[in-house]
Amino acid sequence: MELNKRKVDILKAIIHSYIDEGEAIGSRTLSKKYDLGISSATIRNEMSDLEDLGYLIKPHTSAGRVPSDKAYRLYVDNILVNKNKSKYYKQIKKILQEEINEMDMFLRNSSRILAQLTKYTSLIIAPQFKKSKLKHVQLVPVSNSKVLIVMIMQNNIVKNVMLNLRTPIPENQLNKISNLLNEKLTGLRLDMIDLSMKNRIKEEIYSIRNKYDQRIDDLMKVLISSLNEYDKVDVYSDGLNNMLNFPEYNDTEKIREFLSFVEDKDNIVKLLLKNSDEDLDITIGHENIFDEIRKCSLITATYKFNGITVGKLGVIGPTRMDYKTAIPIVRALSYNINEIIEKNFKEQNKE
Amino acid sequence: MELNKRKVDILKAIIHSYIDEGEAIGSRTLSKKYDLGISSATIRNEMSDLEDLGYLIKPHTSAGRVPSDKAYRLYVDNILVNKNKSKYYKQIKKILQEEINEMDMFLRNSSRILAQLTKYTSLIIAPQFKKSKLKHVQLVPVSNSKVLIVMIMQNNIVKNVMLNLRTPIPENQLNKISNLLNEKLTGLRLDMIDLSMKNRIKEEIYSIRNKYDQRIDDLMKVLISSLNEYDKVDVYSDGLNNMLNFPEYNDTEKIREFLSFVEDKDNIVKLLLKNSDEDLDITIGHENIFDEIRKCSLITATYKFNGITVGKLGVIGPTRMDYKTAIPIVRALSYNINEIIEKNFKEQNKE
DNA sequence: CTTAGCACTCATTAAAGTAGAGTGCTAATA
DNA sequence: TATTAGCACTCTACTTTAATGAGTGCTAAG
Repeated sequence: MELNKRKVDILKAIIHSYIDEGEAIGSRTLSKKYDLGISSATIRNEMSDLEDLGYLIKPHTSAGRVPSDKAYRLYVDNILVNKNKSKYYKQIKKILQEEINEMDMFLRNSSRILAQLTKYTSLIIAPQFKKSKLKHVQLVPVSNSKVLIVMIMQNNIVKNVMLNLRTPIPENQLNKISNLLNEKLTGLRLDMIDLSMKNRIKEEIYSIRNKYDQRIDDLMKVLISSLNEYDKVDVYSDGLNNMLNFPEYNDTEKIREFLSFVEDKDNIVKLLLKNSDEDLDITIGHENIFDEIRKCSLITATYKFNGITVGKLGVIGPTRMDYKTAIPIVRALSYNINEIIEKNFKEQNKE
Repeated sequence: MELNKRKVDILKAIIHSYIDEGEAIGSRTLSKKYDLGISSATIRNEMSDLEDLGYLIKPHTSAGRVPSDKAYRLYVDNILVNKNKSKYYKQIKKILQEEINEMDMFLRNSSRILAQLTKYTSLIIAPQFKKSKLKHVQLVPVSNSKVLIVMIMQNNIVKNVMLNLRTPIPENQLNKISNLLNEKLTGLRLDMIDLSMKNRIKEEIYSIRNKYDQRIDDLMKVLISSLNEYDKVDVYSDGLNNMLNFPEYNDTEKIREFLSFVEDKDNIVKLLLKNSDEDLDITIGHENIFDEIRKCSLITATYKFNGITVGKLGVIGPTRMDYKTAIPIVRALSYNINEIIEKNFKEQNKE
């Protein structure tokens, strides 16, 4: 059986209706609501075909029909073609345009805006530290037994690691070690420091070690291991309560399922990172890897720094989400974040 | 009318029953459930009195009675006397005992534990930067136009501020300025640097300024203003979905109200900070300053560093919350946080 | 191929009836 | 005098029943 234009038109009408109303629609109502130029009986026949083809689902015998995930997939793939900057691009740019110095605040705002514009739940993952190169390391004395390692990445994101030392290190030695570390580590990505690389650095350090006090032994061990440790990923989310607007969530049990899923940041990290690294990606219903959100769709986009994907953002909502507006909004925000990160956090080499 | 022992006993039974069941209870059921040694008719008379006194409320004519906020207040004030360390103290200590280097992770864990133990929604405010004294300042070069100010507080909490400079500063000058700043600012609390103090420092800096390049003018201006800026307060929350277990929240509208309130971190900050600075404080129902949680109770505790309150934690739940177990848990966690902060983040002077 | 007509289905809503828990009053009891 | 048993009455929550309406699939005519 072919999916001719008429079938596609009917399917589209059903999808639009269902996105709007959230309720199954039947042939008669459809013929009255949309001017399709054919009678309800004809629509009835076509809908029957569409059901056989797997694009429509009957919730029960006499309740009209509802689009399947397959239908959404068809629909989404159709409207995804437009990669232009939408009107949302400028709108978001305007809202975000304040001076942005602090990543945390910036992403928090972005997350809020995304939730407000889409009316869904927004998710953002902060730039992944590992993916950016190290620009500068500085050791700052804190106390006898503590040294703060300040690492500045090429995108000017700062990471602090507090070191507990068994034996104190004099301040003048700290500076020397800082210089040494800078020399050895600058320009490396943290995920590049493993096995061979790690050993090479270790050896080089050890070969210079006897110039210095034994105490740097301590230091190097902790430093390298802390560089290698799995990065804590910061997650931002907003608009949880937006989900409550949808009739599919007026059941406490459903809300609990969604809420406890999204409240666990680990889930969000897995969700966003396991998703493909396409510029824009949409996961519909059953395509999701987590059972808890098999009734949800996820629109994600990436943002980059120096051409490398360093973070992700997206919205999650019911499968009948308004893809037509949500997709451009996610895309527009990703463009904006890209630009702002390039502009505000970009490398301005001193050399 | 007196509130004799029998009335108190009956009231207590009603409160316990309502905390357990969440449903209004009448004289007959009460007499069967609790062994009060008097007939339902007598209980009926006493309950009538308790209603006149404002301790009980009738949801409707024949539905039994429910404790009023006034009743909870009486009840809570009665059980608050025990300030001992409960069994929860050791339990929490055991869970938290891993090495704690990073404040963020530590508080996130604490928040999770608090929600899990109490079965309510937990709220924690990170240590307020302003309340701690400055221990060390370090300027780290980032690029031509950017300098990172790393401030280490006496509790070893680190704060970073990125500075945008109009004109670059050579690295050797940065070190000199670092030293100067350390000399001038160390030992001051950030909220002590205002007006007179701020001016005094400014003048001192200005008087030394001509020893250095004009560019420190830029630097000082931004530094002082950033020291003075209102602190972004980090908030941790967990167990939102715990609220869904309570029948009072099986109405979507109620959930939305609660959720959108708690999702806004500003609200939580206001809620916790406007609350008194008592070691332990309980706000019941209408006593809350926000309409959205007039049906909730809030148990908060403080945690201190060097005797000064630097943060707060607490749980929020329905007014019929299980005060008897929630209070000791909150208290136990606050004791633990206190100790861990004192131990892990305490001053270990090098001098 | 399209459409009108018709019998049938099923969820949702409204109305009516019932059971259960509670109250308040009165009169008897210790 | 305080306590209790008894009773009429109230009100919610639940169940049952009936009505409504949107939808389907089939058949036969245009």
